[in-house]
Amino acid sequence: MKEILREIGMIARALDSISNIEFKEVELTKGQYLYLVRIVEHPGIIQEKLAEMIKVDRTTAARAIQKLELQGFVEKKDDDTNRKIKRLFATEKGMQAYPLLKREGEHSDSVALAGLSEEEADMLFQLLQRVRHNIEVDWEFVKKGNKRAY
Amino acid sequence: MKEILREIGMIARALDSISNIEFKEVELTKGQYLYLVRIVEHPGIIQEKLAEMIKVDRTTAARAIQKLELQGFVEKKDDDTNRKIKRLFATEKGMQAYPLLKREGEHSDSVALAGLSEEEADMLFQLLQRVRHNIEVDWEFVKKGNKRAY
DNA sequence: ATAATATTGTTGTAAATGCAACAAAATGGC
DNA sequence: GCCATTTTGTTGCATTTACAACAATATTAT
Repeated sequence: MKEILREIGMIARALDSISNIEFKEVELTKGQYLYLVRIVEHPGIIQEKLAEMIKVDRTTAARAIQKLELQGFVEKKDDDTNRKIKRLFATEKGMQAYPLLKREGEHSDSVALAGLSEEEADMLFQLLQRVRHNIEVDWEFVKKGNKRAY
Repeated sequence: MKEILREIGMIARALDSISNIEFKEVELTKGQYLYLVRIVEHPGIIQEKLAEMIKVDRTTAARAIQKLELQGFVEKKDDDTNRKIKRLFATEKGMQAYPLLKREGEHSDSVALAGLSEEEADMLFQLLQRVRHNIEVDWEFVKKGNKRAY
């Protein structure tokens, strides 16, 4: 019954592909939108947590954020007490790009959920959250170099 | 309510990441497993259709398959009547790798669906299929260079 | 049958991705 | 307080990804 996971993969790649094409309009290259929206929505988040949240390699996140900073979409601020971490914030430019990202996301959402009733969409969300919780345990396990048995 | 799409993105990236790490064991590098399983399951498929099926750029699929061929996992065969297309088939080596890919997929599946009843898993699958159908229309539209209005 | 368009496949190039390895600060155990 | 471990961040390198542009065959329209 692993069709479920294949469906998820197909949907995710299609959506990501669409977003990447559409966000060129605001000078965002492949993947950058993922980070920017979350930084806007979680001001002060650090990149390590952001990578975990997005489920992407730490070093990939590092470079994506580096580029966002270079382009002036976000800025890194030193923490008052912890000298190691750098807190991330959207700049004015980042904030200005946000509404488009939000609108696009909502549009894709409405396209994706077309024909589903409110209850169905709700049920889908609940189920997906549970799946995500289940799978993120394994993701962290495997990412840390451990081996799953099967 | 676009949390649904974010959940899907998180799950897909986590799963893909896990698979990529686990399939190094059989010399498959990033993404290759996607193509190989589908070629095994759809003998004679052509790469254009495969790219559509997976929802990946045609040229990305071309190179992934090229590499699979070079490594001896699949072979391209000329079609009898159509001189342009090349039909894809798994080789003996490809077939030998398949059981592991299948087992891994099933394991991830059972992990992902842990705690869901049969009915819930079923419902999830049905809903995801509908979402996928909805979104693939837009994917093809945007991929072909058209612009969505929103 | 011919011309116009669509399909399928390839290659050049630029960029993102992720692993390995490293460094430095923070945290936890004793 | 001190040492071991964990967390956080970075860079070098190899690979994948995708866009652009092209070529060749197939399909459709006239």
